[in-house]
Amino acid sequence: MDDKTHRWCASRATVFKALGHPTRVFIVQELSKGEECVCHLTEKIGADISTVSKHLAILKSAGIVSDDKRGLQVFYKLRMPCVLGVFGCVDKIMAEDLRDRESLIR
Amino acid sequence: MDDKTHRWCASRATVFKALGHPTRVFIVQELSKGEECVCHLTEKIGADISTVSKHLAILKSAGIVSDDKRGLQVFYKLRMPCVLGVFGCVDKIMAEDLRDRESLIR
DNA sequence: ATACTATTTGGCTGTTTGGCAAAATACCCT
DNA sequence: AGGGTATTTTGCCAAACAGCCAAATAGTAT
Repeated sequence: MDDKTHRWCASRATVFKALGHPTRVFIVQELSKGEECVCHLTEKIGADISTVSKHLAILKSAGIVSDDKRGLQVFYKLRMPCVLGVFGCVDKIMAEDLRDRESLIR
Repeated sequence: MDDKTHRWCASRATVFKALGHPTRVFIVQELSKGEECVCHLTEKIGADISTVSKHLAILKSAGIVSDDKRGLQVFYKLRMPCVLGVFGCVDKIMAEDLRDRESLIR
């Protein structure tokens, strides 16, 4: 793999890596309904707020979400709605896996 | 986050995690052109064959590729073509980031 | 300025990942 | 069976990650 290709693949991989954690998948899912403040997300997730903040920072640096400080609170929102289409494909993969497992039983 | 939601998010995250490595992104890209044997992929990647084999195992267990042993060789192929659409979204995110960085300069 | 609240950052620990090399496995051929 | 090739598995080490706590920062209100 030449250097240029490697950098390209690495950039893409960064986005996927950002989505590669249950909490971060959950955050994206929640944000698909509209923007949320960190405190609200933290409640729903049920982890330490510092942990949630770090997850958000990862999503942000991958370009998946953007933040907006208003008063004391910071609101995060989805920056690229196409991520939801991505979920559609991932769900298809998961469904296919399920079918494979079932066909082993039959 | 309740237990059921967590399992759901974790399944999705597994697929993303599988795509979260430059080498594995490259493999998916290559396989989009058609099936390939491990040896051929290894050549293109330029890493130890055992390393490539592990990457393929990760993609396979995530349901992204499937394998087919024919004689001595094992051929891998994309199982869900929609992954390429996913790349389209990721590329959009990357392009957006680039624009943001440029807008800082202006 | 002080007190208070929301969020981020730094530091620590245990866990996971990625890579190579060596050994094991699987298949073919004679 | 024995030799050769393609691939996977195992063992090991260094680097990266995830989580919590405590400390730092930023904004608001008195």
